[in-house]
Amino acid sequence: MENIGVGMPFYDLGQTRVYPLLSDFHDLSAERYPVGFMDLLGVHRHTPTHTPLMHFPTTPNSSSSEAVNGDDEEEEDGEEQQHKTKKRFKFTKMSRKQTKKKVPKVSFITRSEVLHLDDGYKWRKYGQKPVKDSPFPRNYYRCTTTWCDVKKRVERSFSDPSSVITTYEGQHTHPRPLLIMPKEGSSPSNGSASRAHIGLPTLPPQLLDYNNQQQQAPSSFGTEYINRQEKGINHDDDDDHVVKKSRTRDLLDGAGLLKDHGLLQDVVPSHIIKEEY
DNA sequence: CGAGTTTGACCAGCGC
DNA sequence: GCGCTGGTCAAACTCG
Repeated sequence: MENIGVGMPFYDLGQTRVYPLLSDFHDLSAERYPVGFMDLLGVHRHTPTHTPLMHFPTTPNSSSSEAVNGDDEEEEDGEEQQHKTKKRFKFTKMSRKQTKKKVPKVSFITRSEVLHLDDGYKWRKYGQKPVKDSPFPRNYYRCTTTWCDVKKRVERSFSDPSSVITTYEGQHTHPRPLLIMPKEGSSPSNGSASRAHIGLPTLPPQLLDYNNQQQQAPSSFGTEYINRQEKGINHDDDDDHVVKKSRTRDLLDGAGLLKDHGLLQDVVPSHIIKEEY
């Protein structure tokens, strides 16, 4: 499913390459999602094909069989168990509702050795699931900040094990935790953007260069959307139009959006555009 | 000892 | 309606 297609633009970060992932934009999210980074890349949203429907041998009955077969273990703490279950159920229901609602999602592929990229936020792993037909499991992370409900899925691409597929879900409601921490010689300048900058230790200069170029001398794929917009392509009124519109706004708002809420800002934050080095 | 990870179990949604 | 799958929870465990 990962379309690291031919001619697909990517950021060459040395060991890490960041590709936009075309296949994981969900309809509901597409409307709202501030895709500054994607837009800069000139990547178009596609309807989701979602993860490949494959069959992974461990899934079917590893967990469920025990539960279904019972194995007489439910007898032990019947009440306690029930209580737990109830509690969990309630909680689950609520959280599910929340997550199923309008949660902006964005996915991209990163060519990287490491699975979990350092994006400046603190993540806590809360789950891991085997991916069908893939030897690599999918990991689920959640922002450790208590009031922040941003989630992140990370999985290694089966077709290209050197690629990591990262999916962000939600928006951070807080500044980067690492901002607080003084970074290698970087003087804490005053602007918020520059603070964000501090929080991104792994950001490669290529990205900065690229974005500078985007702002100064637009390149082919980066400006494609602008071109489309100027050509009035987004004046239809189908659903896609909504997406286009929001994208337009995103792009026009550009740094503004990224400044505060961008999802991919988590990885490629606003300071890229602001070139604060 | 607190924070983070692992892992088995569970539920909801979706496709058949 | 049923089974499969993805996503999440939370107890147990590990690590610093």
